[in-house]
Amino acid sequence: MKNKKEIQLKLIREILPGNFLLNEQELQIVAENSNIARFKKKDIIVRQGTRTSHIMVVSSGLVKITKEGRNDRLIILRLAMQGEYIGLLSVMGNQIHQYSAVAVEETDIYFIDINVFKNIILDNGKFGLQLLNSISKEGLYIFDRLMNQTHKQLPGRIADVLLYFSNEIYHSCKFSFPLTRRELAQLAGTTKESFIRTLTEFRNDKIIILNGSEVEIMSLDIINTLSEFG
Amino acid sequence: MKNKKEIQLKLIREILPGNFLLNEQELQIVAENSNIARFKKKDIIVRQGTRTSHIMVVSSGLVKITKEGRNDRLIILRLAMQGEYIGLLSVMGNQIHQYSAVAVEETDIYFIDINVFKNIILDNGKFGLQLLNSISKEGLYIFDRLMNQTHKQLPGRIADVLLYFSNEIYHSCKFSFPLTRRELAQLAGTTKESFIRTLTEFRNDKIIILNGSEVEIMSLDIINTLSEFG
DNA sequence: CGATAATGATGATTTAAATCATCTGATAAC
DNA sequence: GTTATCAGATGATTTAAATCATCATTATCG
Repeated sequence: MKNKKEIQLKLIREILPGNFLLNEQELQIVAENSNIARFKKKDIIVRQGTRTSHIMVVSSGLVKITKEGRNDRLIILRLAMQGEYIGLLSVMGNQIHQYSAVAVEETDIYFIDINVFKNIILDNGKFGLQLLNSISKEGLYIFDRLMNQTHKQLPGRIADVLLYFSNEIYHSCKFSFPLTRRELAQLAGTTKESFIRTLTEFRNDKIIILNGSEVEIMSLDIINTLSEFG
Repeated sequence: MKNKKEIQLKLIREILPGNFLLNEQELQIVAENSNIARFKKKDIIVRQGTRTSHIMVVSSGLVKITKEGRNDRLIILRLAMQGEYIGLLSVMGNQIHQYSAVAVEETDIYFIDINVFKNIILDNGKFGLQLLNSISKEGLYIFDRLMNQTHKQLPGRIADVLLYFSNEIYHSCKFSFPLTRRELAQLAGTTKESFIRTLTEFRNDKIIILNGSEVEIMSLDIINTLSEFG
């Protein structure tokens, strides 16, 4: 078991956001009160509406953060990658998960007891400030995405999805969608059909090269313009 | 000047969220590093895109929190009343105001230097935790509102606006809109014309009594249902 | 005080995108 | 291995809501 703890400690040093603000003792406490779980593709990590008891950090893999609205509409808020918190807003807010998290590929999740976390914040103000910053940024980010979804029209929203993958996930103009068309549509806040149609138009207009899941953005200028004036 | 400070100290004791977690010395520090400003109706309190340097709390009056999208679209995110923070997400996030605040009626705003606030958090973990909670709730709240705007259709969104005023602002089924139709539409994420039309339908269907700015919700059941299944 | 602008209200028209329907090919289940 | 289910792709149809247009009525300002 000592070995397991060592591994966790190492992981915390590598992936926990703000870990540089924690001293050796605090890192130990976190390691002792946390555990890792592996999720297979499509496994539900947390479900909207359940009580929060742990802070979660993506250790490896890819996770989609989803929210169910009424009449079984579902939207994907964002994807979370290595080193990102999941559900921080909910944990610190009203203790009920406001969204679900589902593994897109095989994923390791780090669970840290929320009270351990809170105790550290009580003593370590710098860490608290850092967390305030993280939470605020997460809030502003989701906020921005939803704003865009409400007030941009389709081509702009699809452009946003393309930019999201190329800028924030893969850092390349050429990549492979990790999601199905249906999921991509949920990320863009539209329907599968409309998403496919618009993507096909982009291809016909030579803005992108599209082959199944493989995409390459050919004219970043046009995509940016669409996103800007969507 | 001593008198002025006394007044501010009194105000802080009365309206600063989480003030019960601050000791006498901390309250003094806040009072010394803050000031009050009065804004007339329609005055801009902060403008989106400017740098943040102060935490703001509504001391009295009513404030609309707005966000400008592209092609001069504007949406009203929420109203802020006495004792509510303004722009907390922005201050703790990226230091640039992500939305504007405008006085709806004559309003007093309490400005507290952000560094004073941060210093208090460094020493007073409980206050930091409380702030984490406030920020998270603000994030979740805006989040929920935008989600509804994206995925409810018009009658549901108008019902939401009615419920917003009756439940959260006036705590009564009978009230007077403090905003123009145009602003109400911006709060519902629609156009002035569509808002008026839907409201007229509600009146024709005897769901509400409407007379200029005066409204009374006659069938809370129907309004709730519309909001639920919008 | 009169002129100009902003608000509230409706009707007519347009449009973006959802929905419905169908079909192919791929993947999973029995 | 055959059937059933899901993903991708397009075309046709519908619809909700924006836009455009008009006209009182009420504020606002020089």
